[in-house]
Amino acid sequence: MCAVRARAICTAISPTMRDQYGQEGRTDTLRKGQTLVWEGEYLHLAAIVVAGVLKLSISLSDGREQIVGVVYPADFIGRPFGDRSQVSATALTDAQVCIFPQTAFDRLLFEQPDFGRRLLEHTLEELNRTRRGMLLLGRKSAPERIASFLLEISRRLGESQPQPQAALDSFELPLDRQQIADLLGLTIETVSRQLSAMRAAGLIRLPGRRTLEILDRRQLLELSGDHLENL
Amino acid sequence: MCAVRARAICTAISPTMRDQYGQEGRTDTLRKGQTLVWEGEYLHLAAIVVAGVLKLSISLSDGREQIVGVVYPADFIGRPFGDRSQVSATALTDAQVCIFPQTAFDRLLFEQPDFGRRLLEHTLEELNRTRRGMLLLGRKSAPERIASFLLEISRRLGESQPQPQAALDSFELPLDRQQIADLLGLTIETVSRQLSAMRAAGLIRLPGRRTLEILDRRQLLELSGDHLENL
DNA sequence: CGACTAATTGAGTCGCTTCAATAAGCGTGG
DNA sequence: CCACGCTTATTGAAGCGACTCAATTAGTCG
Repeated sequence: MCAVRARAICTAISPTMRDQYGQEGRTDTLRKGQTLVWEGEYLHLAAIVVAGVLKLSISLSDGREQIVGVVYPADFIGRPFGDRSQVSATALTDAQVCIFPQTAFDRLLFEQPDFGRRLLEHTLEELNRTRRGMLLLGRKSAPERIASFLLEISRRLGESQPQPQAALDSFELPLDRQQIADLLGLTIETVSRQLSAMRAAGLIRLPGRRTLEILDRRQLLELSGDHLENL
Repeated sequence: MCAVRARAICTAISPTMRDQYGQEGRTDTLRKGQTLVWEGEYLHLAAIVVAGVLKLSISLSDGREQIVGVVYPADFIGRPFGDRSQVSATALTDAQVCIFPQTAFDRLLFEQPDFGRRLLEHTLEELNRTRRGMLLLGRKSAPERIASFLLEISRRLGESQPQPQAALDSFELPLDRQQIADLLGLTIETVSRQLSAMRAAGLIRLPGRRTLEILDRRQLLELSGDHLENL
């Protein structure tokens, strides 16, 4: 039995169908840094993340990279009507994904109306997150970006726990400094300086490279620049 | 007979249904600057743009604004499962929109499977555009942003003509300089300087405030920083 | 413990912004 | 139809936030 089934998009598939399609899927292990889907390539699979965290990224012709999404357990990767993928999907940590061939995926969309609705709902949420990403990148200062990032990741890490819970105050960062920079449209040095400044201000602790603890969530929220009523 | 029906999402509705639902819709005229949907308010309508151009925007607590999408004729505004809207939708030009109550819209989703698929397809395209927006805002320089913007708008204006056609070389900008700045994450002065530089370089002409002519599309493409094989 | 990689910190530069002044469109009314 | 006045855009000069380049420190893993 799959660890994320209760929360993943699979809940929209009838039990009978699920067993039937279960045959076509396989569970795959990804090592940190491994790329599941390449930007520009024809998509021939769809996947549900069982464990670990992945990034979705786009690059420019000279290699600059922007992370356009972070994918957590129970989240979904891929799209129907298998076109060229506009993004790469790469494991930020070792990960387990449940992979289906594109054909099975497209078929599901026609045979299970609930599946389409669930997928639409998921896509609309991802669209909202991406739009907030545009706001962050277009209009927020470096401190605001870091504050927003910490709040977002603490919430999503909490949600994607085996037992979903509220935003975590202490957690391991699945991204290194370069990846945080690629997500926030900054450089590695600016990320580092801002984190140090927040530590100095008593907003966070940094017990290790990848470990982070939020000490003053309220002040992070104010620092983020967002309308407070949104959270 | 509606001017954009042949291209809009309505094509996914059976003729019988279309007439039935047609009763519930109304055509509305928006003046330039008028807001159809407010950020944070509960959504009670869905709309198809018949004529004119709208912006989708999000703001920060101190009023800074980011445009996260531009909506052209035959495009769609709204979402099912009517939640709070995360964006405002405001007319950039005088516009005509075909408006449906949220209830009729949600019903369509259950009664017409093709409608759901079409909506999903539309949402996936919007997601791709928004992700490219993140790339632009996070990693492109001011000249690259302007070049990308000019190419994008010329293509979308062409597509949304009554008779859809290739990218236009000469067109009216539906956005003023401030709105271009809010879309590209720049200031009005930077937008103006970059446009002047491009005019000086012979890439474009600017016969009037709002009129723009592309003289060297190929060079704009190279300036945009994107992978050339993408367009 | 030692070596390698990742992160931090510092100094200087640059691109975009800010603030301020000028110019150009464009609609209006004489 | 042109002149006027208002709005929008352009241009200039100075400032600053984030970047670049370089050196140092701190984790982490064998």
